[in-house]
Amino acid sequence: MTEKNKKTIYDIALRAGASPSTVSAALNGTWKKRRIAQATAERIIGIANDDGYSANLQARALRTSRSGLVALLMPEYNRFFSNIAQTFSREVRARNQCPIIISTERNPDEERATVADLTSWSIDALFFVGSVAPEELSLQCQAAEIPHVFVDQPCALAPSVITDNRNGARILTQEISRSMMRLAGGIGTGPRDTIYFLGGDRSLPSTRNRVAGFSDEMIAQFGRLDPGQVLATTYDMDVATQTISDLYERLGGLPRGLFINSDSVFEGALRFLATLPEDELNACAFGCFDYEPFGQLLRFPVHMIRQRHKMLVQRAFALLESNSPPVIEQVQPEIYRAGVMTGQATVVPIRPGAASSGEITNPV
Amino acid sequence: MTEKNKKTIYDIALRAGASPSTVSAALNGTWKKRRIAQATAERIIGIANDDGYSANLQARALRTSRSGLVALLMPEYNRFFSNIAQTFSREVRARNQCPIIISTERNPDEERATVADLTSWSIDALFFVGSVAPEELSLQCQAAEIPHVFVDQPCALAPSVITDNRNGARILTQEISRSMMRLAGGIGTGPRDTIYFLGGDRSLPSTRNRVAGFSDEMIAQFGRLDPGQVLATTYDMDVATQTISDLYERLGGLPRGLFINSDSVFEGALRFLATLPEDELNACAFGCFDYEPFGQLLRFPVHMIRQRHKMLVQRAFALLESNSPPVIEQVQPEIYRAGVMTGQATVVPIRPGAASSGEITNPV
DNA sequence: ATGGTGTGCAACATCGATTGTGCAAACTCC
DNA sequence: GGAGTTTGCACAATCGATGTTGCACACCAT
Repeated sequence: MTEKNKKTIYDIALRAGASPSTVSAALNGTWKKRRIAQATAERIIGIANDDGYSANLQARALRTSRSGLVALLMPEYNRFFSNIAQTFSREVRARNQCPIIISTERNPDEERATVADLTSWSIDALFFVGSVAPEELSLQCQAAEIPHVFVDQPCALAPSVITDNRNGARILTQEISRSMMRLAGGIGTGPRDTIYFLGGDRSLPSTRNRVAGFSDEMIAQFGRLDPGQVLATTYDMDVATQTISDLYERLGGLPRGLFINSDSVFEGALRFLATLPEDELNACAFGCFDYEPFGQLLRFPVHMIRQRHKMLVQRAFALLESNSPPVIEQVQPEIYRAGVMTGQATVVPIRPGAASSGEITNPV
Repeated sequence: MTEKNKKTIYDIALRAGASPSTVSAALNGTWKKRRIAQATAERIIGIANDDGYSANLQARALRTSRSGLVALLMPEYNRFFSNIAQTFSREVRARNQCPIIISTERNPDEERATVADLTSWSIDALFFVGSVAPEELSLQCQAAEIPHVFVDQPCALAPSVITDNRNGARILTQEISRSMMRLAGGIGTGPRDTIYFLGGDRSLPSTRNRVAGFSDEMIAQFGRLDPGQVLATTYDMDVATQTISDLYERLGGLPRGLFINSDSVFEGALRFLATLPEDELNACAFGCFDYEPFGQLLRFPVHMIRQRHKMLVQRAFALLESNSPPVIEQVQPEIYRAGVMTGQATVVPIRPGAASSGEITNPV
């Protein structure tokens, strides 16, 4: 019991009266190929089991230069990324490998350093989620010959899976404008009689695409879009609070519709909104491009777009495993359509291009 | 450029006209101890740099039997655990090691298997958060001589850091009962004129302690506690919805106070609460033993207890690094006291034993 | 008996870094 | 100038598992 720990194949070999190589073959399953008698293999496996042997994975990885580690780099542990991480973990473990999840805090240097680190661990594959500097990272991986894939933030040099932000934004905008109709029974032409886009970062493709989708639909519905309606200035919660507060001042009240880009912005905006009287809130149609369960339970209805994290991750694995060339695959999000009265949501998956028909259609 | 990759110290040695051992010493910083001339060391480091050398960590780990990996096992990626993970990551990287975060889905077998896996990776230390079967895991780690520590769920056999659930619950209960007074201007003696405890799992110490704290304060305030007031039946969201719905039926309305144990239960309860008219909600004082930012922004005030994840993790590191014997260290949570009118919260740290004074006191 | 074909396993080199040991050359000191 | 010390580095063993090679033996057919 209190003997020195850490059995090795040599210990087992000794106890089994066999050679280390035989033990190795027996234990790693290659014994059939290596023409070890079944009896021998079973005997060795038995001994290993009751000796509590477990292989030294460093040694194995050193020898085989495959570590069985698969890593995921993400910016932070928010709801969306955490969901991604969860799904990722499951998928990796289903493949009998070990998931490693690292947050790099949106710091490009941290990202580079982490990739370098992981390279030294002969990581088997690498997932980048919401990465800050995709191209550079891809080159780094290519140099180290590490298969990799990008999720949520596309990369020109590697397979990528992203949400169809443009279409999602279009549909969310459509839904917001419908609610506006219902709430107002018609729409005037004042500066408040339109939808404002709040939050995001225009240097990121996802924000750009959402703005594009927003714009598409605004032009389709209202015939025009004043650039001043797009306040894609920040993902920061506190700044968002300020932005909407300023907007409120400027307009002399809430606009009739708000397109809120991400849950952090949502939270920031809510800090301000919570101070407003009920009837003002109920005169505005809200949409959030992110899913936040509590959003369904506020004192006013909020439509929400939810990215399909499971699908995103699964497609990413598919691309990785099929050794895909650099392509960008788009996944349609779901919309949580808020009942205006109940605050209860109806979940509706979205088909590609569905918005263009002017209708949200359920898939068959 | 397109040559075979993966430089080794042998390659560098060749190019530097030195021996591999000299290169090794130069690169890993031990060159001073090994009496390598500074000039030589610098020359080698220079060459390594522009050759893009990076050490094979498997080889190093195999030789030194220290991997530089520190792992965290947690049940799932919810808000609390994700925060823990975030803090953990930072702390580990601050120590120049590599954080590994794995979720085991509340499955004891998964936990055991994962620990076994990590053992094989010669992990340097192991953090268990909210583990299901602490004692068994501790024994496993002891056998493998892996330093380890428990967070949030205590273990009798290893150092543990947990939130002072009992005191937190006491204070939350106190806060709820205060709100009740304010809302009702006095409290009757009907079955609804009291606080109900909703959610949790009595097989877990945390729930037991929270129930104990709840009970302490109820007896202090009301003189008695009917066991039927404690519905610590589940952490499951859907079950929680059902439980509160049943309670509502049974009592013919909401009780005057609700102690909600965890955010998942909160979310479940809200699904039901969202269907109630405003005045019923405003006649009930809510408290949640978990922090959920959106909770501050509902149409009724909710007091919340927030565990100090940063402190929990930091104390855990402290215990680990001081090679602590099995002790259980308690960390006081914070309370987010909801303004009854505004829904805005006041954050108040809690001192140990503060509740017993009948007052919540700020630390000095 | 002889050669040919399988079968079952052991020997040994190897992955890349670390580290104890040894040994020249340079440098002291009397 | 010879003994002793220091400086600077190379050699070689080692961590534990893998996989190629090769050898001994058994079995079969001619």
